[in-house]
Amino acid sequence: MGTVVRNAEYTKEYNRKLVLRLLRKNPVSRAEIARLTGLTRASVSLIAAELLEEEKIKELRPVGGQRGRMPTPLAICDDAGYALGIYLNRDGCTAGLVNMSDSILAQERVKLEEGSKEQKLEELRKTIEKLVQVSGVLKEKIWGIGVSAPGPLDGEKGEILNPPQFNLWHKTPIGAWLREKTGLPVFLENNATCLARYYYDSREAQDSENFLLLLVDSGIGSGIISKGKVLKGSGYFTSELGHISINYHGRPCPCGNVGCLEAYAAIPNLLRGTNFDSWRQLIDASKSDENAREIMRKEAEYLSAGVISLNHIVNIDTVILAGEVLYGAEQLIPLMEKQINSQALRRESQTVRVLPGKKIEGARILSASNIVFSRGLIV
Amino acid sequence: MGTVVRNAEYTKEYNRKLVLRLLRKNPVSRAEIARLTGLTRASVSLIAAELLEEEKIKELRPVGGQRGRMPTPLAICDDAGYALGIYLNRDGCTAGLVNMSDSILAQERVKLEEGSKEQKLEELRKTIEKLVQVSGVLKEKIWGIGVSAPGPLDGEKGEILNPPQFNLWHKTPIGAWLREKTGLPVFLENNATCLARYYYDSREAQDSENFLLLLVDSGIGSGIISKGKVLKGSGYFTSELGHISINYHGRPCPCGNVGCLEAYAAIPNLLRGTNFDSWRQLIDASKSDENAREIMRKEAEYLSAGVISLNHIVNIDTVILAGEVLYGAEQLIPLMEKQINSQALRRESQTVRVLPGKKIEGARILSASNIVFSRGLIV
DNA sequence: GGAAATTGTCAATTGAATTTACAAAATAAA
DNA sequence: TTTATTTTGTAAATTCAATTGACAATTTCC
Repeated sequence: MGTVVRNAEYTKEYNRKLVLRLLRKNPVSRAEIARLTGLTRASVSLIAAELLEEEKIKELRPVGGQRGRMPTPLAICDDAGYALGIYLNRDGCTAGLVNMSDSILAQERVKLEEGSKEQKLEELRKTIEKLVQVSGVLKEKIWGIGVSAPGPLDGEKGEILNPPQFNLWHKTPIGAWLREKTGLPVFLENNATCLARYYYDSREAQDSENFLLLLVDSGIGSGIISKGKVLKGSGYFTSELGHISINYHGRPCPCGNVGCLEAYAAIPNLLRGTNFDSWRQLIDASKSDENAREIMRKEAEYLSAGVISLNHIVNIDTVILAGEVLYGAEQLIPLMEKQINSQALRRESQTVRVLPGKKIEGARILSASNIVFSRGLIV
Repeated sequence: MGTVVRNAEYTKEYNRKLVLRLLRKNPVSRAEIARLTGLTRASVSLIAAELLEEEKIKELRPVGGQRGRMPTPLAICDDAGYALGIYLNRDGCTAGLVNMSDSILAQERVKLEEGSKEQKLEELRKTIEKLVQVSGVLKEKIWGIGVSAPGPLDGEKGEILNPPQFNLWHKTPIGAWLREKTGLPVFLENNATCLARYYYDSREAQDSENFLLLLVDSGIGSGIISKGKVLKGSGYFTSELGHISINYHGRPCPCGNVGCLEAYAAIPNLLRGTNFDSWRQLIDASKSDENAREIMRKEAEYLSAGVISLNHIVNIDTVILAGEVLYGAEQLIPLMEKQINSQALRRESQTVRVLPGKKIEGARILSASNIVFSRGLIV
């Protein structure tokens, strides 16, 4: 049973977070908040007064425009809260401390080249300590630690499972460990999901409410936002599009399955046995080399097959590409759009768009730390 | 924006529905409701008093057992509400009127063999009228109409899209139509999802909170319950497992995609070009015929491939089989369990179970009408 | 028979949003 | 320039639902 009743306490917390969530994006006046949320102006005034008192928000200079008294925009205080972001991938680890306005106050590249798992975890702890010290932020104001790591992982348990070529972190209960060492809440999600959420929260996703973020590098990652929420089954990993099978009699994958999308479409696997060493090289060659174009067409075919299958389980209207394949995406994207829209079950009036993900400065740390604020403001 | 504030009105409605939802399964005392929901005993008393006054619930004879004053079980009144259930599939249509305790008060087979779409819709309307008249139920007490139909369909818009071999109902806005003709709210979902929800609500799903209902007949249907909720992307159809591809270079499917699970594993497609006309015949033959066994093994392989891919997008712990394949399922199930658990990404400690769905008397009407109560009790 | 536990109710209280009214501030219109 | 209109934000009184804390009634355990 949900054991979730609704009472005055819940109501207040919910509405407070509703207001904070709204203000985190950009300044909004009391009256506008009332209109957007459905609360009365009086209620918003009360909530705002409390948040002002707590110095979580501040008033900006009133600005006019339309008739009537000038509205006073309310804005989140930069120091209303802080979050640590840790980004792990096969190349290494970056960590940073971020304020509520998405400014990175301090960041560090964590050296993890050698040593045991325990030593690496210890290295991580030291880095976090250093970040807090350097930035001078009060530990009480840090809402938590967001960890972005390759999947599969168990977000609820805070445990990295067994991502391919990531052996050292296999079966690492990084959530429990960090929580114990720092006393802070830890949120673990896979790289692609973090990025998807960040794109959504920053309204970079072209207003799509149902999109797939497809991260194509040395592996294939995916994150799904459906109706503004991260799609999550329960329990362990989810949305591992890289490990759905596009051929039940196909190539074996280290994950144990057969014909995984990743076994075909991850860049190293795509290029194995060809004359090309990198995606960039392939794209550059494709201007004059029919063989290169053929390989690129294959990539579009693989990725489209995965997207179509996904689309038949959870409808999406937009695919956002990220990772190495962004280079030369203006060639790849039309191929994918064409195949997806000709083969996917869909309403005639609705097509699936494929878009290149915008480059974002500091995306790794920001997308990792963003989980903390994003989840912290959900009741 | 959510435009969903929380206030006293919301709070009350939520808690009332919480109590009703609980009581719909079986009688529970006030004190027990308090423990299960987290409300105080006093609050539950107040809510119960109102529901008693409205004759939505009733008190049963107190029964003892443990120490202390005997608790008075509260039970839903059979006539607290009614729902119409309409079940559509390729063989025809059944409709029924059901009370809140899942008793079918009246039912009708709807003749739809001939005539235009308009004539069939009209036939449907007449049937509904008849059901209401025959049962003598007050129309004000009918909460709505639940329609269970083959997918793909758009539940939000209440529109059947283009299920294969179901041409007459293609692009039918059955929701809007029924709503207009009857004035009742209409809930449309696909057959497998309805059944999944019904299994879940009746606690037939072996207490699984994340399961896939896999309906294998002349088509392949699927419904996913995740954390007790129906998995829904937004917009149009969802969880059409029958149309995910298990082979990107495979058989073309009428849906437009290539290598769809349904193209391989729907019974008629599986048996095409073999000596067998029906699943039953195949199973009967398999006792002595190696060729029949081989075909069955293929079926297990196809279905498992689909389940594995699904599992990599939304984790499930249980698969419940339904449809024709239930015959002889004691042979099919171990094959599937073995393949799924050896190939799917999963935590070592967790295995996916495959179970035969229990036969339920009147399942078609009950699963269709159940949507009405189930959705009507969510805030 | 008395102690302990349990259920259900009651009256008073709390706490949140709402209602209603109004002052202040800006633009538009006369 | 003056007046009307619109809009914002606040304040006091009100409403409404759940909670608190006390208590009677009832049952089993010792």
